[in-house]
Amino acid sequence: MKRPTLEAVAARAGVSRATVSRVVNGQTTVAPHIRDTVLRAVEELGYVPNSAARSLVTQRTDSVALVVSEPPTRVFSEDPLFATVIRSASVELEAADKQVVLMLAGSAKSHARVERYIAGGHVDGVMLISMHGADPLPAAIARMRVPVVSYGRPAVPIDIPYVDNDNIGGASAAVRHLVSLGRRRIATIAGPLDMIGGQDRLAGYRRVVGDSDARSIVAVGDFTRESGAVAMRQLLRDDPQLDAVFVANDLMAVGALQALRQAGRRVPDDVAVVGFDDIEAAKYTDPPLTTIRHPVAEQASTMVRLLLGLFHTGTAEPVILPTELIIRDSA
Amino acid sequence: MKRPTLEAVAARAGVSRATVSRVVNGQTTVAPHIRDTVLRAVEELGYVPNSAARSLVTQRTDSVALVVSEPPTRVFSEDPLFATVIRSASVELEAADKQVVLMLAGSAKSHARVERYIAGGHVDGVMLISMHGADPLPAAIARMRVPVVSYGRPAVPIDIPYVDNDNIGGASAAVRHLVSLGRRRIATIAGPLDMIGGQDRLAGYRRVVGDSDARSIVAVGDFTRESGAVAMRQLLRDDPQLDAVFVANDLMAVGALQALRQAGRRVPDDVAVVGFDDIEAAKYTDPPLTTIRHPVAEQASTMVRLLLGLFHTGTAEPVILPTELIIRDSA
DNA sequence: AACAGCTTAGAGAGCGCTCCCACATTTATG
DNA sequence: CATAAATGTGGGAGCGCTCTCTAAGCTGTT
Repeated sequence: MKRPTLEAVAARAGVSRATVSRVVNGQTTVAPHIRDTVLRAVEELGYVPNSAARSLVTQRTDSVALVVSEPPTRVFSEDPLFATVIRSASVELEAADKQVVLMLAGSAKSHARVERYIAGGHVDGVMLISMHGADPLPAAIARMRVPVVSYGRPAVPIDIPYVDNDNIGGASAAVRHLVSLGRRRIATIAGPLDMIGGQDRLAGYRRVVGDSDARSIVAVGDFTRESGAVAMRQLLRDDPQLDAVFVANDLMAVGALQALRQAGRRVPDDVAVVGFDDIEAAKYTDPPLTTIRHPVAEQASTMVRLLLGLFHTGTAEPVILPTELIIRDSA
Repeated sequence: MKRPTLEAVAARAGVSRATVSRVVNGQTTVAPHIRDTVLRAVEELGYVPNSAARSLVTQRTDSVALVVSEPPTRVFSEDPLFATVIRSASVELEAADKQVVLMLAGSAKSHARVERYIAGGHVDGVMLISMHGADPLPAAIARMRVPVVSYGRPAVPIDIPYVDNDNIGGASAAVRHLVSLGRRRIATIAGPLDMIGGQDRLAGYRRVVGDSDARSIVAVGDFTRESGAVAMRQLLRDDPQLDAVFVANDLMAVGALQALRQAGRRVPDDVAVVGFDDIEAAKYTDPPLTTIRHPVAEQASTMVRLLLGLFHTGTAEPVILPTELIIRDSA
C-alpha cells in the first residue's frame, strides 16, 4: 500500500530508472513510443515523485518562504493587505510550480527559528514582508546566500531587491489635490515613522506643502483607526482653522472622519480628507473617502517575478509601482 | 562554501555519524562528555540538518498543508477571518515545530495540483478550510490516507475531524435576545445556503422563531456587504412592519444598517439588528453593532491541536466552540 | 575470576531520486 | 561500404540522513 517509486514505474514500463526520470522531468531525448509507455505506467500506478529524494540530489526544494516579520498586531490582521498579498503571491508562485512556506516572525524566538530554517537551505528563496526599521531580520537574511526579495523598500539600507509602491508620489498627488481644491491649511496624520510607508508618505506631503504657501501641521498615528481619531482631535486643537487633512492610511482616515464628525466639522465642506490605500471600507465611509490606491496584488506578484528572475539571472532591480488618486466625496 | 553535513560534524568531533545523529535528535543514550563535544562541533560548523535527507529516510516532512479551498473572492480577503486563522494556526504549528505550507485551491486546476501534492506525501497532514458544500476537495483529500482536519464542519457528511463554532447556538442566542427585547416581527438575512455557516445560522434562527409567536421572514445574501443592503431593502418591502432582523454575518449587517438608514428606519428604535462574527468594524458602525462573537483564533489553534493529536493517537473528535452574545447599541 | 547482562558507539545499508558516463544503436558523410 | 557522428538508453554512484545490527566496554553477581 505504499507509494510507487521510479523503480516500480521503470519495471512496469520495461525501461530503466533513468529513462523514467527523463520522461518525468520532461527531457526530450526519449523516443516518443517509450515516452508514451512510461507515461502510461506513471498514470496506472499513480506515481508522484518523492520531493525529498529529488531535493536531496538536486539541492533545490521548489519552495519559497513567505516571511512575515511583524508582531501579530491588530493592524495587521484587520488590514486586508495581508490576505491580498498572500493570495496574490501564492497564485503567482503556483504558476511557477513553487510551494509557499509561510513563516511568521513576530517574536525574537521565531526570528531565530526562521533564520535557522532559511540557513538550513530548506527553501530556494525568501520573500520578506517587514515594515519596521528596527527589524534585524532583513539584514540577517540578506547576509545568508539565499535569494531574497522584499515587499516594500527595506527600512534599513541593505541591498536586496524590492517592490514598493510610490508612497512619495502618491502622497504628493494627494496633497496636490487638496491644494488644487483651494485648501491652504493642510494638516497630515502621518504613520509610524519607523516604517518606510510612514516616512515616505510624510515626505511626499512635506514636499508639496513646502512648495506651496500652505502651512504644514503634522500629527503622528500608528496606522490604527483609533490613533487616527486621536490624532485628528489633536490637530483640531492645534489648528482649529485647518481646512484639509492628508491621512497616511485609510484606517486612520476612518478614525479621523469620526473625530471630525464628533467635532461638528462637515466633510468635505469644512475639512477635506484624503486617505491612502483605498481599502474596501473607504467606499462605505460617510462621506466616501477620497484616497490613493496602490496595486497591492500587483506588488505581490511583481515581487514573486523578481524572485523568480533572481533564481535565473542572479540579479533583480527594485520596482516602484505607480499609485492612483481615487476621488470620492471626502475631498 | 557548502553547508556542513553530519559527516563533517562527526569528523570534527571525532565520533561516528550515528553518534552525531543521536545527539542532534536528542537521544539520551550518549555519554555526556561526547554529547558536549558533538554539540560544540555542531555549533562551530553551524550545522543544520538537511531536511530533504531526513525526510527521505523518516518518511516524515514535519510540515502540514493549510489548504484554502475557496475561490479568491472579495469576501474572503476583506474578511479578517482569513488572516486570523492563518496567524493563529501558524503560531500553534510553530510551537510544534511544523512548517506551514499554504495552498490556495480556488480553481479546478489548483485542485488537481493540491491533490497531487498531498497524494505525493509531501506533508504530514492537512488542515482544510472549505466553506462550500459543492466543493469536491474535502472528500478527495479524505480518501487519501493522510491525516486531515477541517476548519468548520464539512458541508458534505464525510468523516473527518473538525472544529466549528456553535453556529446554531449563536444564532439562537441572537434571536432569543431579540425576542427578549419584545420584538415580534423578526426577520433574518441568511448567508449562502451552500455554506454550513449559512445553513446553521438559519437553522438557529428558525428554531427560536418557530418556538415563539413571532413571524419568520427570510431573505438570503451572500455574506457581502452589498448583498446585506439588497436583502434588507427586500425585507422592508416584504414586511414594512418588521421590528428586528438577525443578519448571518457582520459584513451583511453593515450593509443592512446602511439600507435601514436610507429607508428612514431608526436603529434600534424602529428595527433592532443583531449580526454575527464580531468583526472589528462592528464596533464602529452607527450604531455599534450587537453581534455574536466566536473565537476564530481559538478555532484555528484547536484545529492544529486536533491534527497533532491525529498524528499521535490516530483519532480525533470534532470540537464545537461556544459563541458569545456581544450587546452593543443596535439591539 | 569468570560470565551474564547491561549500556554505549560504530559500521553499513538503504531511503528515492538525478545525472554522469559508458555503451549500443541508428544515421550521415566521404 | 567503412567510418564518424549523432542519438537514445542503461548502469551505477552518491546526495545526507536514520536506524538496525553488531561489537566493545562496563558493571555486578556467584
